[in-house]
Amino acid sequence: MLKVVLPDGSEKCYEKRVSPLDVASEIGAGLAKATVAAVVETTTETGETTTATISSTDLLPESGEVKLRLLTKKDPEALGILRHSCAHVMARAVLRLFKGVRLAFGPTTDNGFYYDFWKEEPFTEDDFAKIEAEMAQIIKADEPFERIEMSRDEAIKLLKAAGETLKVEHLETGLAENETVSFYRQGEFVDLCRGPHIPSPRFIGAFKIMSTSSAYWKGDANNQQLCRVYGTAFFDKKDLDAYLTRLEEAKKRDHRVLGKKHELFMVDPKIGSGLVVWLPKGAVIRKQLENFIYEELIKRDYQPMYSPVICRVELFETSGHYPYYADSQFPPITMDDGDRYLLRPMNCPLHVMVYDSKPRSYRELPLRLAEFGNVHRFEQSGELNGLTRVRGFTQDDAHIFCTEEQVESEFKNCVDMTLKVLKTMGFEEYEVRLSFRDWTSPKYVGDPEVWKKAQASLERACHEMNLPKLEIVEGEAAFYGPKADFIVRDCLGRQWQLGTIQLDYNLPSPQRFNLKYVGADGELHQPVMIHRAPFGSFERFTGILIEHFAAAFPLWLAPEQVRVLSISEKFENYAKDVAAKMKAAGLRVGLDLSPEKIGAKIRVGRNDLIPYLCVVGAKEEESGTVAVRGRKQGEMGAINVDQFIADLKQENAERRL
RNA sequence: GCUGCCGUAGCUCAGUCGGUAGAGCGCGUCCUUGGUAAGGACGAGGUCAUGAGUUCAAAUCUCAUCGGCAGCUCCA
Repeated sequence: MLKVVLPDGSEKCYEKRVSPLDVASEIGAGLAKATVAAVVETTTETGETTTATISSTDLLPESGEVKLRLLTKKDPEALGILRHSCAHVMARAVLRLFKGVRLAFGPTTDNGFYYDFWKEEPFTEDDFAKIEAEMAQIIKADEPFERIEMSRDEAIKLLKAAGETLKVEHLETGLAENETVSFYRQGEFVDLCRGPHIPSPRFIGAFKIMSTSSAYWKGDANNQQLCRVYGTAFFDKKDLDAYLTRLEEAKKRDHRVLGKKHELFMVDPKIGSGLVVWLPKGAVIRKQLENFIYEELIKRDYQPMYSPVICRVELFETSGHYPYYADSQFPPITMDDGDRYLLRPMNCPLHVMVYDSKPRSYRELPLRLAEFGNVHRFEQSGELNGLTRVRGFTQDDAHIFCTEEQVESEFKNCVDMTLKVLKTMGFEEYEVRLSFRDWTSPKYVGDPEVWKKAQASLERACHEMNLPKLEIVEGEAAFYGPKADFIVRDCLGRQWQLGTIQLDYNLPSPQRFNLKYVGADGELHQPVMIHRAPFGSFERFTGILIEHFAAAFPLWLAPEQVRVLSISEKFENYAKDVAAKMKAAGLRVGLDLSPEKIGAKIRVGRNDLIPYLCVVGAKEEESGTVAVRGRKQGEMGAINVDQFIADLKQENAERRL
């Protein structure tokens, strides 16, 4: 006998085997019709609970007790199930339309799903309509999804007969012999699949093939290339429309588009791919960011330093960065006498040299060396992307040399600084990823015991500081130490790492730079090194910032903070006087004396996203005022010039958003 | 780096069947001197990414190269 406990606490008992759909039917025909899938929580005899999402037609256990939650389209998990089923529908359509196609995998993604196929010729956009039409037929026919279980060996036999060589390989290499696997059948289409699925395609209210691309089998660049088709699906047509509208809107925020439109930066192949030129307006933004960070550095007892962007290769041989990363570095320059120089891909060895330039005492620690360090890396051509992935960039870098006991407080200070940065910019959507060691891999350096302690203290610090969306990823640590990354998304939903804090047990080690300090005990000890950059790089950070603000920068960052617009030529002198006064007060002011009507000047000023426009004519000249129009506030009426300047200075100094 | 798509004026884009190039915005000059999202007239501006090939003729068709975009892979 099976006891089913529902979320409201009510219980139902069954003698024969039932599915969630049977339970739903008993509650009501409406619920049965709306049930997409079910979440089942079972408790084993040892007291462990396991939660599984299953199809509504899958059978529940024969006996025992389960907690059952029926999913309808209102539940957040339901959409993923729908999309996974839609991926099957798409794969079925593709198999019907194209000969010689073999199936790989078809999972869901954040915004939809994809399916990878092996296919002789890649898909073209012309194929999209055909596939969509076939999918519509399949959805209309509304045949149920049906689960089939069998042993691994049976499954392999079946898949071999069907010619699904990729799936066979997956089973043969990835699964133990005695395991049971499941298939889902829908009409003539049978696919190896864990499930769950919607009962039948009728739930798919709207779907669309979005794009096509290539992908590697099992994500390995050494493997064969597959043809991937991306699509998305929703329960309701209006959700799809809203999603497509949102995508259109997001494209308008693209920093590459806005950067060009507002003349913030340029990248030109004649200069070199991935090599950014900051145009005057973009340079203003960068300078404000530098000033902001510099203030923070000084507050937090960092010591600024400068070092060359090119230095002897040997330095990077000592650090281990060369030749290990040679394929992503600009190759060394060899001089006539044989000396080789490398454009630096990292700042740390230079900072290490400063640390090591004299004997250090524990009394000097923590030593915090900061530099806006310009580095160059030869990124793969396919990776280059506006400001977010480039070949030359400047990190807001610093290296902290400290004792093991100081690591936790230093780490916290770095987190605090990064949070200050995010808060000042108004970033609310970000994730924190703690990357830890994979204990099975031999690639790491440093004492495992020290790692364990460090990882624990990092995690503790993160919890104490209430970091949101904290994610711990085992095996993602750099080979030299655990790290914490602050990750945000761009307008297209792609994730980018901005701030980073990394512990380093490698560079100070005897195999590398062999760093020491004299402890209170008079003995020599090895310091711990922390790399940290709250922005990451000015380039990437600015790129994300452009999208974050959609180029409508707050006053303190705006390249042109205020613009004076004259009503007509008669007021040119007054306009110039007002502008001069503002400039003298340290504001970045523009002047529009063009022979246009005021409406046109306002329009241009609005389109240029100037925070404040000041209209001046006869009334203003008489009263010593400006007629202000704020980007956010709209018309603000006449304001005394000195008062307005004081207000702006205040807003600027506060870095108000 | 891989796969696919793309490359026409400063920008956004049109250009049919192969017949030597267009619009809007921007820019310049002049007229207009005006009160909160576009006043008017005239004008300049292109080696159609580059190089080969096919053709009487190439922006258009073919190939190669370079670059861009999307995804994959990578990211000290």
